[in-house]
Amino acid sequence: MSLFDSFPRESQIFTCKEYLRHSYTPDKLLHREEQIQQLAKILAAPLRGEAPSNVLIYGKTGTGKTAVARFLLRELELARTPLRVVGIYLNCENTNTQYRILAKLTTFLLEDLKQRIGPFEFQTTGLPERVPNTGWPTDQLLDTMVATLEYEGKVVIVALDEIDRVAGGGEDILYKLSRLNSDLSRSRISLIGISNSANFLELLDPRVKSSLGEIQVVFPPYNATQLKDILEERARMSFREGALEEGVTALCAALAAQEHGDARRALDLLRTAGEVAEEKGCTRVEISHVREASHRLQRSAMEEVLQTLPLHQKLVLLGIVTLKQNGCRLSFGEIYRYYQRICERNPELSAVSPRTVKNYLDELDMLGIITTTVVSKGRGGRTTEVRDLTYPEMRELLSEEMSRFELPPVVESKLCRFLA
DNA sequence: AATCCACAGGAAGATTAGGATA
DNA sequence: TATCCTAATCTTCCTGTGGATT
Repeated sequence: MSLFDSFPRESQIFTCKEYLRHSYTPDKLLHREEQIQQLAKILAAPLRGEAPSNVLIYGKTGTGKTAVARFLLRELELARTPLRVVGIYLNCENTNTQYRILAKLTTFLLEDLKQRIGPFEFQTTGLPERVPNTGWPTDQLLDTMVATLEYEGKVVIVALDEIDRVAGGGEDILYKLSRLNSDLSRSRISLIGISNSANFLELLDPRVKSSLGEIQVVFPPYNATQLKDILEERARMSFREGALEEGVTALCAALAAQEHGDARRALDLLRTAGEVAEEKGCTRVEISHVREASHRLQRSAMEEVLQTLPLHQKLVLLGIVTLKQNGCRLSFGEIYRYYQRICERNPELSAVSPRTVKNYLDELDMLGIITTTVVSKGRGGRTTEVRDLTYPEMRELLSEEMSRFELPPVVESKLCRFLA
């Protein structure tokens, strides 16, 4: 009897969880037909030998931008065309400098060429085996790229995801890449820029704006009905028949629709709900499991956000959750004075200025961790009040993490303020 | 209407951290 | 490794403000 025998071999819930991950690109993208048509029309141009236009895609997270881009690249590669199409998808989140992007693209093209013509002929091209991760001037990279492209005529379509993450706004790279076509005679290069922020285009240099922003395709958020369709489609592939209680997908869709129609969130919810059901040894995913899943996801999202906050911002937040115990509203002054006392009690801390704490509060508000409003109390002055904590359990999360700090007692009441 | 509280929130200079460069 | 550069963060200083009180 092995330890592993005690675990069930087969899931009672899932048939294949893979289809619920966001990395999976489905064969059929629901409710994005219009966008697909628009994009396909544009991308088809270079196949006929026409000058390619560049496209900018934007929309919030989980609106299908990446999935559609990947889908189109895949379809294009399969299309029967006079010139071979090579689709390259690159996420700029980690590859976020001009050099790194160019290096990745060039490496990809070199590998592709080597595969096509075989290592022996590749030797004769005089092209480098690989490009170094650092060290070359950008021009040399571009030259290598052009030479690689020209060796064998092809249409290259480059999708740059999260393009707004590129240092310096990514304009240089876009400009350089789009200018590349003038050096190419046998090949063509076409760009798809993918961005989360709608104002990305506004931040661009005018010359890039005109070349990249020729055509823009906007991905609106999904509504609850659309999300439900998408979920049901995926659920069919990934859950056992009858493993979902009535209304489970609808609830996941509704919850995700509240959060700006994010399909990723919806899929996460459904998957986590399935995992919850599995853990509990149930054979069906119930509504309560979705609630639990939603709760878990919220908690882990909150944990993630908390981790990224600077120490003093967390201290301010710790102060807020401590003072907030009795449920009252807190003024900026109260928060700041308590924060100062925390710093006095812990010699290794020295308090930041009130202005900075104000910025912290604004940011916490923006992150949706607290809600603040500016109120005026006449002679009592004008102040920012912290009204609510959006996630009450944050208290435990925080105090657990911040236990190394000694907290001063909460004595600052209305009475104390009178005396002061 | 004038006053005044307790800040709001903008501008600009100072500090710091992290990364590039020699 | 030391030094330099840059972008992000923080501080200092400032003027502005809603509305109960005078």
